[in-house]
Amino acid sequence: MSDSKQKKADIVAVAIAASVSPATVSRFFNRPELVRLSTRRKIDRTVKKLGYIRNRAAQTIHGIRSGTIGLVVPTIDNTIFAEMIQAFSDEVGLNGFTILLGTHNYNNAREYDVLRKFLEHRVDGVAVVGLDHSEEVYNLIESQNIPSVSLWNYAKSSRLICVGADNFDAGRKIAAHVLAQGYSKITTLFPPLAGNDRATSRANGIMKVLEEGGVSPALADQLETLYSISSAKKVVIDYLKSGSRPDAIICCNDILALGAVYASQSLGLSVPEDIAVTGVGDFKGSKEIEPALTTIRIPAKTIGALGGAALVQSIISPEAELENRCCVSDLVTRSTC
Amino acid sequence: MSDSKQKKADIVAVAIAASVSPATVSRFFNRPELVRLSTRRKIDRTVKKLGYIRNRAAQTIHGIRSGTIGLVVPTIDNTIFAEMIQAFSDEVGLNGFTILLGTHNYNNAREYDVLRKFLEHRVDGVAVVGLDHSEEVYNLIESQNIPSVSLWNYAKSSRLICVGADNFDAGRKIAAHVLAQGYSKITTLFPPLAGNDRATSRANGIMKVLEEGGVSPALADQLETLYSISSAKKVVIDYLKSGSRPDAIICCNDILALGAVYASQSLGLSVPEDIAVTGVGDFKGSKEIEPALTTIRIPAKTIGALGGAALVQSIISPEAELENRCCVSDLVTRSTC
DNA sequence: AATAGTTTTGCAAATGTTTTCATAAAAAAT
DNA sequence: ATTTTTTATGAAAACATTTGCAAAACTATT
Repeated sequence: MSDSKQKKADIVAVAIAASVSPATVSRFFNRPELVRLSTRRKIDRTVKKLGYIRNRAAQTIHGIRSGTIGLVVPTIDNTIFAEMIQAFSDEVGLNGFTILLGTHNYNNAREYDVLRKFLEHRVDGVAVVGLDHSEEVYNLIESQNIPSVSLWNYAKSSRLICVGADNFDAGRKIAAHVLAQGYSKITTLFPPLAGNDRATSRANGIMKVLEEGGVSPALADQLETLYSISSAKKVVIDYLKSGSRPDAIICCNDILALGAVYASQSLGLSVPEDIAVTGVGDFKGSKEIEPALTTIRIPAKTIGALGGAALVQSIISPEAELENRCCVSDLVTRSTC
Repeated sequence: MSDSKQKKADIVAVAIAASVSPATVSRFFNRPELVRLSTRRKIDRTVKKLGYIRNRAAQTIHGIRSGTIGLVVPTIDNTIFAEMIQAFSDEVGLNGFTILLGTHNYNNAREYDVLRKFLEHRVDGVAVVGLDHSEEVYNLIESQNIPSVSLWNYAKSSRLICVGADNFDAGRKIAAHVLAQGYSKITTLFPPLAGNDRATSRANGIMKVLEEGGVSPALADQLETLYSISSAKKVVIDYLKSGSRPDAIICCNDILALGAVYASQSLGLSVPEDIAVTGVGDFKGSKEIEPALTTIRIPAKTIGALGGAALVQSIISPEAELENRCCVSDLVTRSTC
């Protein structure tokens, strides 16, 4: 089985077997129109026979593009990023690019390391999530001046080209909706905000509107939880068990909102009659849950696809100046509020 | 800003600037203990000053490992795979490997293309999902004889080394549990089985047990749905609306089960009093949903981590013969059945 | 049949590293 | 102060490919 006898075929092995020069084989792959049909056929047969596979590493050192794009996300293991990664990958795949994927788990130092490794692999471009990066990360990207794009969060003046949603605005929209429905005893549920500009923007938007509406929650009614359904559920259960009874819980994203809905249900409270709940994101499943979740739709797929397209664009035609892109996030009114 | 003036530093630029030879700079990176401390410091300074980043492509050409692993999954955009990818990526990252990620969306022909592209990049190993691949895919892997591993499904005698769960057994377990609870009017809910050996094995396990129990569902009670909560929910709603009232719905995985639970709830039926529902997988969130889902735990994280470890192992020490690995899948009894 | 023009091909240099081997420098032993 | 041993460095070949240039092989034109 493991007949690692015949050392792997390289371009000169093919050339010899097909009795042409390596140069011709190279052209066969890169500019086939330059080689005569009969020669082409001959080479084609030989390539198949020898099972030759081109070595992109050897091309890359000639300054040819590597055909890879580095994508660094906080974590894959999260509906929202998964959707975005998929769309991003599909989009760049259309142009023949393959993605190198890395995660930093919300650790800025790790992000630098991952990025650096990507650069060693000579990726043709990099995509990162969010606008909040260490100075070293920015320096690295800028000093190597490699095409780059920031996904997910939008800001008018960002240091990197960005494609994303206006999270501050999303926060405002959902809070405004809650107030418009007449709720006034509000509790908020946020993840830790440090190093997470997306959540921070949203939280700011939410708090701003609550303040303007004169219904800022007391500190005790500002809950914090890790980013997971189970943690959110636990936090909310504890909170409700302690006797607090808000009208509405505004959650920073759908995952937390799901936790809040389940928490209420598990205590026999009904949503939205006893407590209203809102999310942000409109993840897969938020529409189907009973009762269906009222949320703000952040178009993860669109962001991924647009971001991928933008990056490919700037790799292929570096002269084209890209613009920041703000993807609209709309209120989706369903049953939980 | 885009001062693409100074062409990127290479190893000889560093060597000249530090007035040493390229060989020494190379050693500085690969065998630092071979170079004198003072020289090391000198080179270190120069590297920083010039912003030099090593070119792995140029190393790879020397037969040195590329430090990349190709991972091909059907889709990222799916809790279960996302979890596995994350664990896999973390595990191989520990050993300095970066992953190239590709998806084929359950299209076998695409899988070949993705794999082939990975091989052009000279990945050090490849991981695929499931045991059901085109002959071309198997040939490609075998002819290049590159370290490989199949994730997710386990079978005693598989053509590739596999790390996964015994899905047939998982199917049997959940069906047995349902019967043991006394349910007998059973409906099944499966995704399309073609080209999906994981789901097929599970379905077979389930059907086997039902048959043995003498409660095989009629054809009209074998539902099929696309792999999504929304599709599953719709299918089940239509089914229930048509007047069917099974005791229990056995679903091929948790996503479908969630759809079934929501469908029942949306029609005012309560789970499990009116209808029991079971899943397979124990995805994130299955524990938190109200009522919590009874399911079979398929340890995605474990599979990802173990699979990654196995692949790394076989890259680093090719002589070590790996064994197939079956990850246990346990019944998790919760509230829906 | 000879010439001019065009298309195909091959040679050889180049790409950015690593690595073997030899030599120079430093340290240790006399 | 020599000689021996050890350690640190450099020169050059190697890796798998691309590419500019020139030569060879065809075609078309006369």
